Amino acid sequence: MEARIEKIKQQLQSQDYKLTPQREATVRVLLENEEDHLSAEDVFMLVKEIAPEIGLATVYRTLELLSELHVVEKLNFGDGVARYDLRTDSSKHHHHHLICVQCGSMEEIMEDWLIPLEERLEQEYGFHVIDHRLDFQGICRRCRESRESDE
Amino acid sequence: MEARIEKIKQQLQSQDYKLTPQREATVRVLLENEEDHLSAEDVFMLVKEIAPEIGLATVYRTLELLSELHVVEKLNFGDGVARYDLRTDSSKHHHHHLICVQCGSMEEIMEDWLIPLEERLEQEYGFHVIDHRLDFQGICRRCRESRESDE
DNA sequence: GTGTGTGCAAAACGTTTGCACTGGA
DNA sequence: TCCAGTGCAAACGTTTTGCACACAC
Repeated sequence: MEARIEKIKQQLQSQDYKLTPQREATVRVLLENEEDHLSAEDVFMLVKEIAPEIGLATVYRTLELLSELHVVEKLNFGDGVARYDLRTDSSKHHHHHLICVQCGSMEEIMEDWLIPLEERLEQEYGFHVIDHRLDFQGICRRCRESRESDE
Repeated sequence: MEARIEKIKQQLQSQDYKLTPQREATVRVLLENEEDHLSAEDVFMLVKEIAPEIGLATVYRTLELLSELHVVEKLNFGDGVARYDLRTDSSKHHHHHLICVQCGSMEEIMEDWLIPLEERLEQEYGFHVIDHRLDFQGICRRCRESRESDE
């Protein structure tokens, strides 16, 4: 935990940004909730517990900054709020999401299934892939087991 | 064109909705700009040229309605606005997007590369896929040919 | 002191809603 | 006379911005 904060501190400093107490509190919240996809509001409420004097704008500014530095990834699941994920150190953070349209749950698949596709894109389309997003909308196992369909 | 409007009219009527002049104007704009991914505001401005008295709320309501009827698909590319695409009659409209982070252009790939993955999801994860979204961010061919990299 | 970073409040943004009105069955 | 559909304006929730202040170097 401390080591990871230290690392992020260095990432900031390498671009002449400081790890202020507010930024550190924000990062800690992200670290403590790595499993979730927190919205800015979520982060704000959690940060308030650690550092009650922080302002919402600061949280937004911090998340934006961390996003630019590729410390977090800004996600958009089409529900009207941006969500923020810490980028895992390892690999290129290419995972996929299963979004249940019934219960709203979200599951992650950590495998990257798209590498062959990306190679095809480079060759057939001349498109150099930096990142991708693959989300599936559907019905999760739990919901399937307790309903008859309507879509 | 007229045939396609007629078809949409029937889709509406089958659910007891009417193809009002405003709705028709909206549909015409969508048909005439099938290649683009128009935002509600885009649609509004284009509809105004045909039917200047229309209100933005009506456009939103129409797009929402068409979306519910699966006449259009509501897309989200994470740029803060919803975009709307006519669903092509054929197939399940499973295509993918190449979004250039340099020039903002967007190209569509009409092939569906994910069918094998969806089968895996059903079997390994018990997740029933209704729809998916696959977007690649990167540098398009045109931009690549006229720059040195920085990302 | 000069700077970056901050809190607050106000603004901006896309979108939705309330409401009175209209126009066709 | 209904009642779905509409235009307008106001409300909404998220995000951004302006500005004066704080605090580190």
